Amino acid sequence: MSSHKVFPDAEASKDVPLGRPHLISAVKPHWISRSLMHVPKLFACKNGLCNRKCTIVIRDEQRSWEFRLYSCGGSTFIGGGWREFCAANFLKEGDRVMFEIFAKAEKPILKFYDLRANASLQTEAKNPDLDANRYSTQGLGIDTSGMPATKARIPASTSANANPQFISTIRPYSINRTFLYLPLDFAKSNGLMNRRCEMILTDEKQRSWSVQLGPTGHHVAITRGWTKFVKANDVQVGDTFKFELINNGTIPIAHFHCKYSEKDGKNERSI
DNA sequence: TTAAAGAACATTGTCGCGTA
DNA sequence: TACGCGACAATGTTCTTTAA
Repeated sequence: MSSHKVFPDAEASKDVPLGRPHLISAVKPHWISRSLMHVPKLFACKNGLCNRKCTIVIRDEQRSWEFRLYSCGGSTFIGGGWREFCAANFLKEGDRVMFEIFAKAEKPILKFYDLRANASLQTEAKNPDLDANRYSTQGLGIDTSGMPATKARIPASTSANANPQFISTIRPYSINRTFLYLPLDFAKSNGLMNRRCEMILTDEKQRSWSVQLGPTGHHVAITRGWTKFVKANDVQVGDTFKFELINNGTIPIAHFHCKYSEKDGKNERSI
């Protein structure tokens, strides 16, 4: 294929470079209503986006967003944060936009062009609150897809940990409600109370899992990603576990001992 | 055949109440 | 006051159906 092939629904556009494959389309109603974007099959296949399930980045001149790319029934979709993207760019039905293939690597990158007449003005007026969620594609290099990573790359910083571990039992709600509360004493002593961040959990098979740490109601809990961890490690109600904070840096890293027993910890102090 | 849309289900986030 | 837990809404994912 030509390196600058234009895909269905496409038309020439001024003010944007067309050196790479790109897709021009009008915003469809279901892009808004269903919080996902349908990627035309031809475009997806020609650019290695079909039959993939991975993270994809869309960026413009100033910001970038991370989405989930997935395929279903021969179709390819971009979801996971799509609603936020539409809101941040004030996209509505009928607006014309263009996506240019910027990279096809493990994490594909698309460059977003707003083809509306007043695009430049709207770029200047982007919502500052949403802008706060901007992240750099030159980030920490940790797989945030929620799937097990072979090895987490660990930030260097470590803070003093007053109580870097605790032992507890899996409660029914931890399975049913898909989150794991952290004891407040533990959270406080490790400075986790008001943090909302990614955390890396390692299991006994030395696999790493990206999970979300954040406040839930009156507590601090592991939310997103906990379900996958539970399934992969066959965590069940009544299981005793030890949660050990290994690194309390920018991205905290903790080791989760499943099926923990007193024999395992006879030389360790439970909190 | 493919894109678009509908629908169902899963997951996640938040709030609030009861209890120790 | 911390913790356990239920309720519910919002959002995300996948499957199915329909229309062009």
